[in-house]
Amino acid sequence: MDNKQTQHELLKGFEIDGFRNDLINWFIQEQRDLPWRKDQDPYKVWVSEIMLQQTKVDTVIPYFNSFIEQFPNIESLANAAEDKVLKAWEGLGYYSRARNLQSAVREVYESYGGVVPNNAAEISTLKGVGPYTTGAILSIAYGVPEPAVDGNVMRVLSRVLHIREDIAKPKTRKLFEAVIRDMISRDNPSFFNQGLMELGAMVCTPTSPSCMLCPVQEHCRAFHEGVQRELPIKSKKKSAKQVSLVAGIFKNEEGQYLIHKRPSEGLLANLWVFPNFIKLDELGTTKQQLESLMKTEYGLDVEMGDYLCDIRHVFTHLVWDINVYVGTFHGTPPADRKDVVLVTEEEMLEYAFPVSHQNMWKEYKK
DNA sequence: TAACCGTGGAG
DNA sequence: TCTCCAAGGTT
Repeated sequence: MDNKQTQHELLKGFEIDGFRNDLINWFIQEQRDLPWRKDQDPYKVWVSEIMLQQTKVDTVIPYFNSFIEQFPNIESLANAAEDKVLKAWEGLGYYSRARNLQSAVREVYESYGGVVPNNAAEISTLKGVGPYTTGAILSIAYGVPEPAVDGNVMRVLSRVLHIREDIAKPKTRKLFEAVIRDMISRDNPSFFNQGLMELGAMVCTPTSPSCMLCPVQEHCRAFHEGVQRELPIKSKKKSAKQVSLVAGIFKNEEGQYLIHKRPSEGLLANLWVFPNFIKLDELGTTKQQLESLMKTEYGLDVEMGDYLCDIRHVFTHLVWDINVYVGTFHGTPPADRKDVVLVTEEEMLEYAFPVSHQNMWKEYKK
């Protein structure tokens, strides 16, 4: 609980000035040329930080470029249709990030005159902006000396300062924030924060850190003690639970396919999918279940066709095993079902699908 | 606090 | 194939 005392102990005898200078000078020399580093536009910094949450740089780059091209500023994103935003996010995962980002951008547009707030009190109230993102935007876009503690920072500092707290525990982040508040450069908080993250990504990597290339090697307690591979301490998460699903790609006489919009909260919220249901053993064969559920759920008579394929969709905390069938349907779904549409192959391109359903379609088109 | 929320790549 | 990971946030 007493972080103040703990962090004071941790920094006793540590050469903060030397560490800070070596880190920042290394970052100036070695930083990667990334699209969101071309300027410090707070909006672009914000978009990049949201995309980078739990996502690798190489994955983000093409999404960032395309997103900024479509929504170059606060106003354009605030006025965009949510479906367009989700389509731009398609395949990137954690889709609530996209919906929260647009919601927060709309608030900035309406309540802050389109200017991203430059203080923690206001910016941290925005949807999808937590402690890390608050610090990242403030330090990178506005030069405010606020900690930005992510996984990289906790790993790097666990090693440099030989901290053995479990970084998987939420409470541990606060200790690192307290440490950073004592360490961060007042002259260049942006490069200090980015330097820690860049070092974590490029040198002080999780499994085999390149200590011989490290600009802060001489400051690193773990290196001196030869324990860098034991750090950081991180407890393991529970394994994912498995769920069996059945899904169908159904086409009518006019070449239209039936797709369904998922609910606005929870897993894959507001994304579009082919009809799919949790499999229940007591309801007969998979094929029979699908036929009967299409009647129950959509009021549609279907003719079942062939088995198509199995698709496995692995989430962080869940695994879907999906048996996919093809079939035909007749008639139209109830008019009040706004979450169900009939689309041609051409029109389908405008809808955002999760990767598993994109893969179903690819199999279907083979 | 711990569970929930995606995806693709590395080892 | 399996586990872990990656610039976290929300509930």
